[in-house]
Amino acid sequence: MPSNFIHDFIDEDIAEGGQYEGRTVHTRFPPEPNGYLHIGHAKAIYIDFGTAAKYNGICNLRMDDTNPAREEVEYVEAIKEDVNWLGYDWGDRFFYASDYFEDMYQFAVELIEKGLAFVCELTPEEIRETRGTLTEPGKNSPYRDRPIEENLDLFKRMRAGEFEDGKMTLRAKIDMSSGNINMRDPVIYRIAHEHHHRTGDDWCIYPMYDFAHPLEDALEGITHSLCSLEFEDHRPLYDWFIENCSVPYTPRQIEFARLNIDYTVMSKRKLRVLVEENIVSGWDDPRMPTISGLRRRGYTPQAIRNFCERIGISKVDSLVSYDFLEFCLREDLNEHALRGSAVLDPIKLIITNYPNEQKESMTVQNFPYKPELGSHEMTFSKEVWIERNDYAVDPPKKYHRLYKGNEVRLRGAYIVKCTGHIEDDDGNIIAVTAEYDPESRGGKAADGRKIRGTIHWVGTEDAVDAEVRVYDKLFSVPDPDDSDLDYHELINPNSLEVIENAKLEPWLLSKENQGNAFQFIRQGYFIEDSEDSTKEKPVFNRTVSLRETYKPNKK
RNA sequence: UGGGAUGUCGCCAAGCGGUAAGGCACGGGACUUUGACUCCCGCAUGCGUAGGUUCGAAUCCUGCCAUCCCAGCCA
Repeated sequence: MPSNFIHDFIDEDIAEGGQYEGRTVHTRFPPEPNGYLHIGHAKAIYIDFGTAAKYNGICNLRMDDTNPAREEVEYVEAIKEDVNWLGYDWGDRFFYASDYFEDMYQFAVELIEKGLAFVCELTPEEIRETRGTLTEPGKNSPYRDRPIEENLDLFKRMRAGEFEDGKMTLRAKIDMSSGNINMRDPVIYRIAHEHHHRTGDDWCIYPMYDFAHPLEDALEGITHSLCSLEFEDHRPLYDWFIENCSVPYTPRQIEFARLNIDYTVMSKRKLRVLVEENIVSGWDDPRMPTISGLRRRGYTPQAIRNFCERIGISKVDSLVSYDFLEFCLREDLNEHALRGSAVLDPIKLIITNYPNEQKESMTVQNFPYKPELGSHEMTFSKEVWIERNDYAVDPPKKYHRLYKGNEVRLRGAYIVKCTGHIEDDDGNIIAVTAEYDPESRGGKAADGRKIRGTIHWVGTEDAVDAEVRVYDKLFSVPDPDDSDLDYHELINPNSLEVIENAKLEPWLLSKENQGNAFQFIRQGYFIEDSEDSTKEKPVFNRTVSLRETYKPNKK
């Protein structure tokens, strides 16, 4: 992991004389189990776990479940699966914020006893009104100077369930005139008669994030609590709680910029809308930036980790281009995906001088520059499927494919010379015709002549029909978050193209290839869909296309 | 008109007073039984801006400008 400003801080902290000299670097990834993880979380996970690993330290996985109104067990399992899939291991350190509810309650009591917290009976509206504004200070709550004994009694009764939701809160007594609004006597406990996914009905008061988080960190012995920029002005409050509660450790919060990628959104709220309005098929729709969506799309953990490493870590608000993610993906897939053939927009190529009933088995490499990965057979005969756009009646300049009179190589088979095409009564092209060179078996000309174009094909004798889903960006604008237009107007209507009758060579569906990522030669990387594909009707997702530098209109 | 941050190539991002790394994208070329991959070459007299300090400034100082975050009993 390359160095960055966070590591500079850590270096100082663990150096001789530093505040954590001799301590093991200990971080944590603390998601709230109220939605699925997305690639923005992947960056955080990479930073939290990666940093710990770099310093031979450890990283905890902790569910920040302090708000029962919106958290569910369903998400807990999904989060664990995603972190695991990304390749990170939390060992035996899987925790819940709710593990510490009793401790937190005791720390709250401590604050009350020190005269640093009070039970406030202001309504939510009144709290808002007395908080002041960005430019004006707030006003003290009339309950601010309640005697300690009374606070203690009331807080105990809050816990006992004597009061309705919203009737009272416990507030820290700090400074209503602070320029930092977070310091204006923040609420640290609210009453919520809600069933919690783990503690059930044990509690009807729940701690707020600002109070809970530093305590969770301290209780777990976290040294470096890494979070995103919006918590920067919560840090004084974080430190205030650490200082005023008798916690066993003193963690340090350091903030970094969260990840943004163009043509997509990264907030759970907005992603949820896509799911709820059926704009996508679910949280794991292959167009979603969720970890589960990327996984289903065919992204690899390695590609995502490489991406996270290369975008770097800083405090600058940035918008990383989607191209860069795709570059990292192609880079990894290029090294690992076996090569096979599929024709997405099929048209027949008839080899007129090839014997009518003849069939030949052609050997093709599974991975051209890694012969150790073996080879497989393809069935060649008089008629083969080729890509419709590999034939042109009126070819553009520098077109190295089939057009009347041009020679092209059928990859791994023969060199053929195009003789034209066949039309139906309406003038539609229904087949392309060619003559093959019997001396070129395997694709090599006996006389050594150079063949510029090589195209892929699939045998008509054994082709398997399949559905192929071709994806494009979910949004049509680079920065959906920055647009004034309605969310729905920003959706790319062509983000999914379904090809019903693609032709696949049978090897792609063989048993030993189950679940493999493939490169369909000359097209891109594909993977069988984990949800919808069946033996009767295979479905493949295009993970990402191959880089394309051919520009037919050039020159 | 408050508080907290950030501004280095189209996009990320090094740089920490000694004269602008790297990656992506882009352009050109070589190679090629994937127009892929790979390999070469090119791509900031300039570091938000205006001054100042210094032999020397992206780095230090001052002013200004721009952008982001904060007024949940959310995290």
